[in-house]
Amino acid sequence: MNTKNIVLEVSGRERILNAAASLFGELGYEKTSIRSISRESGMKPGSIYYFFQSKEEILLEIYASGFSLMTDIVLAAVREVDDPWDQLYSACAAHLEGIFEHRTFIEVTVRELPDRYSEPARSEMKKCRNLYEQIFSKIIDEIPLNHTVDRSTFRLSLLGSLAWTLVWYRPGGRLTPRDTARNMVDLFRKPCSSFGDNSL
Amino acid sequence: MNTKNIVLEVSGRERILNAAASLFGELGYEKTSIRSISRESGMKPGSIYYFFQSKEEILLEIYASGFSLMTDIVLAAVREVDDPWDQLYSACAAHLEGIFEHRTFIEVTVRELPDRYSEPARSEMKKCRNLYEQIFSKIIDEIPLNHTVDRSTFRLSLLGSLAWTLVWYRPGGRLTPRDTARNMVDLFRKPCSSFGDNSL
Amino acid sequence: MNTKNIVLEVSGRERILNAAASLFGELGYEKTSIRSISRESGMKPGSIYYFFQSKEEILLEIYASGFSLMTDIVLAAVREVDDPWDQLYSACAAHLEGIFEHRTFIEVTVRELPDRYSEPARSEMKKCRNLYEQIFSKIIDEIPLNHTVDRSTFRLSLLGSLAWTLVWYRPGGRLTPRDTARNMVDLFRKPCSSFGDNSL
Amino acid sequence: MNTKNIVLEVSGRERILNAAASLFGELGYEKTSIRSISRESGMKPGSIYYFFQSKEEILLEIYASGFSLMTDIVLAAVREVDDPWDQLYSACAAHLEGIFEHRTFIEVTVRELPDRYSEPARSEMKKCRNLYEQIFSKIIDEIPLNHTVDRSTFRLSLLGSLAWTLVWYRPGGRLTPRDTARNMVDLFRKPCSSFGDNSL
DNA sequence: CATGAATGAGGATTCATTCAT
DNA sequence: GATGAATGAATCCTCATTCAT
Repeated sequence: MNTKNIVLEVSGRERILNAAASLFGELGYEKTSIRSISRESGMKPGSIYYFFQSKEEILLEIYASGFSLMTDIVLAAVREVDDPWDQLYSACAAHLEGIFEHRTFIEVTVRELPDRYSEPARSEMKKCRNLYEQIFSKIIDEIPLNHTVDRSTFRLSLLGSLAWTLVWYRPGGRLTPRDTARNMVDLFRKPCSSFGDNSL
Repeated sequence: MNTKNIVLEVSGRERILNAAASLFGELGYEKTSIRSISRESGMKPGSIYYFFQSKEEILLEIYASGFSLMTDIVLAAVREVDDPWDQLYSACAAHLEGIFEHRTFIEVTVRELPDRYSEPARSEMKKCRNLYEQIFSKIIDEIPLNHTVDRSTFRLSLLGSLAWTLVWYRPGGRLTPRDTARNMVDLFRKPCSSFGDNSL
Repeated sequence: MNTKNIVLEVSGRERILNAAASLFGELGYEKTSIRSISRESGMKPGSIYYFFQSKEEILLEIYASGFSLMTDIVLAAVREVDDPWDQLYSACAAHLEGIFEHRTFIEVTVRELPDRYSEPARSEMKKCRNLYEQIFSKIIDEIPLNHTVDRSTFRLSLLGSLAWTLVWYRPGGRLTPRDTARNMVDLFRKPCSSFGDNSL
Repeated sequence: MNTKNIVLEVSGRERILNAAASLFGELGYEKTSIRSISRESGMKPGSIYYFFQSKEEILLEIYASGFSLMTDIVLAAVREVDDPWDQLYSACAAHLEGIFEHRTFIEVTVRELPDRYSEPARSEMKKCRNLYEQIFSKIIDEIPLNHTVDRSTFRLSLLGSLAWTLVWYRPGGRLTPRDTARNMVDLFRKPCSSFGDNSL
């Protein structure tokens, strides 16, 4: 095996992870069988257990990589931005772009929620989630919010809105991920009520 | 069988539906087996198939009842309210209260998304969802929104925020479902930016 | 219940027997379920057990009626015929015509062989078969056969040829059942070898 | 694992096929369960699915091997024979000897008829049958038959007679398979009618 | 005369996993 | 590195049958 081929070489581990990520994302963890991962990855079912101890371990690794990837993407997007609202725009845009560009790996992180798993997988998964969500927490903490706003509800609502995009957002539609992100954040930032509303 | 017991009599069908709803909600559709439904409902696995043609049919029935129940709850909450923003408060509050009061039946509707199922179940499920979400659509259509606001993003973000509560909301905490609903809607209604923000 | 309707009235028993005969013939005894008989007959599975003690009993009754019907048909066809070869023509023609005209009831008798059943069903079924085959035995006994011919092989070959028609014969083809019967018997009666054959 | 045992080593596949062939032949396809095949073959039910995709696939493989075996036997028997009638004697004798010597594998091919199966199994099975029956067709085509004889009826009657032997023939009786074959073919070849018959 | 409710046993098949090679 | 063979337990579901009504 000479160096010319190096680029094309994909290790067994990676082939399995890619196949599994794609299937977990599309069908869900439960509906995905080791056999289907084996089929998709071109490896025999027995071989998978040379690389991973269990099906759950595969999920955990994908979960971790997915969040790690997202973390990198979002942090990079935010790095050069100063204004907290602008940071939030960037972070959300990066999040949505990331989800739909690296869908294979990342859909898993959004759809498989820790509470359906038993320990110790659950804790592991929660840790990944929390770490990622802290990015948003920190940005939000810097935003000068009106004192009537519940900062926690703010954060959770925004995360909910972002997560829910997986249910309805289809790439190639009217709005780009970036547009969508801006629209979403603006919902929070600016008053939606039209002029006549005097309930403020 | 005397009349005193009449209230306690629960038909086989209902026992199965209750057991299944509870398990689907807690573990998810895939992790729930017919055997576990049988255990929980006190009926033998074979008997379940006297009442239902398949596991999927059970889900479908729960799905439909869940949305039907929610529809009733939300419509009732909105009925006597005139102002669209107030309608939205009421609808969201009813939604959250409903979810956490009738959790058994309703969690299923929030967590089992149609896209993981194959036809014809998928269509059936989508129909239920759409019907319910139209309630919110219609309310939102009546709200005098600032012309810069994308009404569609508004609706989807709100639904996302509401759905996501299942991930984080725990009854008995700092906020009641009603408080949470108010906070959420207010995020959209009023400007979150504190005074110094001149980007408006 | 007035007399005008009498023709249309079909008792539960008969509806079950008709449905079962049709299904047993088409799918075979094993592939036919009590539920499918119930569906086809318009009665509930439980009701079938009001009329019959078991699935096997239904088969037995169909088996008996089928052979009884065939016996009547063949005996009637033979009654006025004197010459034994002519009797054989008539009997075979009646057999084939009977099979394809009353296919529903009779296919069962040809396809469900006793040896796959356990006692006491097996004996019952054999008795029916034997009784019917005796008609052919007796006719053949009267035929003045060449002394080199094994009369037993003669009988069994003929029965085999007749039975096998179910595999290949399709009504509406080149040959009527009657033609086919004549051809078959002639194979035995006349020498097939063409002239030049001197091995006789 | 020493060399002495080498002859006795039988692969899992073969053990399953042998067990299944024996059971399919004795009880029929439907009455044979995967569990019973597992019992007979000494393998666990799950293991069977490592080698075969379905119960039907096992049948198909047995069907194909059975006909292939029969084809070899009959062709070998015919190879050195010139006269067409003698070929037919040999072919039928080989057929009957084959059936009763390799009963395990071959009974299945005679008793499980394609028409009870659904596509694509049915086509597969028909193909096997047709290929085998062509051997007989070709031999019969070479026989100089009296012009009054319907060649097609001739072929089908003979096949029927042969197939039917499974119903009545018991090895060790008065006639060997070879005797039986000769008797059967002679029924067709020579006139059965005794002298006084002037209907020729 | 017929049914609705229920069952225990068993149907084919798939599961994640193991382990000697 | 990777596999072929094998498994025990579980999967959804169907079976013929029962029985109180």
